[in-house]
Amino acid sequence: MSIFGKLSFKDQAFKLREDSILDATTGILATKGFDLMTMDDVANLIGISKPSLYKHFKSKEDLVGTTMVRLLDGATYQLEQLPATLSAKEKLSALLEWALRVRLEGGMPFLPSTSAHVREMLMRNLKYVGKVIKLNAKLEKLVQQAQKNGELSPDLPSDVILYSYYARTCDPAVEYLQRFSKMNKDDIVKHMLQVCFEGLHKQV
Amino acid sequence: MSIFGKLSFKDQAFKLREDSILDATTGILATKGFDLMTMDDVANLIGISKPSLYKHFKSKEDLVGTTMVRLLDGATYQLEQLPATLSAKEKLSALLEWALRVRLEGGMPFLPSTSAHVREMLMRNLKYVGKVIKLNAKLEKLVQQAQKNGELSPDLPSDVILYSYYARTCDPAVEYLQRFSKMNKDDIVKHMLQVCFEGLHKQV
DNA sequence: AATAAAAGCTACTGATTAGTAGTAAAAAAC
DNA sequence: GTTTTTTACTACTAATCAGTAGCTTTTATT
Repeated sequence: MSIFGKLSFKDQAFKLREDSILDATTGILATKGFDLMTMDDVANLIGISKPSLYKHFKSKEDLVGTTMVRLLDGATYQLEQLPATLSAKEKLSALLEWALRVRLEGGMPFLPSTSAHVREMLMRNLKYVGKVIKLNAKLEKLVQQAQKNGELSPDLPSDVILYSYYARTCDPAVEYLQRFSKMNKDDIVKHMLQVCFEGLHKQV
Repeated sequence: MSIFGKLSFKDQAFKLREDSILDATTGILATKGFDLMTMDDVANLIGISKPSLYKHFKSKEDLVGTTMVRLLDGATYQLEQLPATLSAKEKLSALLEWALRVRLEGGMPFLPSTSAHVREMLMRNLKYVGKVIKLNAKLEKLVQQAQKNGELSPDLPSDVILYSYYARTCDPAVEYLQRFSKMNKDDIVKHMLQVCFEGLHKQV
């Protein structure tokens, strides 16, 4: 085996472990949140020591930033994979459904909404900010398009719709339904989508 | 002045300061959240020392618990004060409006949804739990009543409506609109109510 | 005014945790 | 098989923060 091949294999293993670190971080962030997550938590969960963890990420901020970037990449990828035949509103609905399902699998930490401290930290992360802006622009366009073609309310300012849409991806009602109502995942998703687009009122 | 009178005056001052401690705590919780709020933050904000703070509350847990109980009492009071002529849905709407306005004034820390850690802590607080259960029962009744009389969707399980309703009181879209759109408070409230009950879809 | 009591404060303790120094073990190179 | 290099770990440091001991100042009482 050539040196190049071996190096490549080693790099591959390194990358694999990095992914498992990000998986662990995602899970811990989802349950404990940023402030209570310790670097020891992450290291212990995947069975390495803290200094080994610091070989991959230079700080807690770096680790969480990278985790959030990967999450954003996932969302962007999902959006791009959607069939072009879908309408603007259908795309928004499909992406929200994806986000809700990720969360129901215990995967989505919803940090930025939680605390000003975390938001500021992420805003210092240029890679994260860049990707947020890009995704935001795409979603903004979809919202405006859906308003124009009458799928979403033209009476509401588009930022109200956009921010409310974001808020639904981290709606705590999901956890309550999972925890207290023991409703199955499909039903939770179905109802959350209805509440998002149709509201709580009686349908006509 | 009698001893009794003096004691009563002192007690009154004590109660007054306790209120100002709770005010400070509410504000700090709203901005920094539980984990990042320090007892020194609270003490410094109102210009007393930490040991003086501990004269009023025996622990951080106690302080935050009392703060949340006062908040719950406020909500319950609001609900009770509403004119009996209002329908079930109108009452729910009015209470949500009140909660949103409190938040827009920087007053409402939305803890329980934020982190499992904080939720567990509050669940150990019997006074808090008792009041939550009582308020929850009232709101549950209103939801079911509104579904029966056709004001709210009878297709949705009532717990979906109830949890979604709770979620709206701490919807992060409010902060985003305030921060990035610089929309005035009345418009934010108006739009959030519309989104809650009518959803994002075009109205018919 | 002298004394007693209450209130408040400075300066500490102990626990936690991000981040690191320096050593042990394993793998690679020769 | 010996040396070099990489990898990983144990055990530390420095900072933060909840909670407290014990002193000081103010206020009330006689």
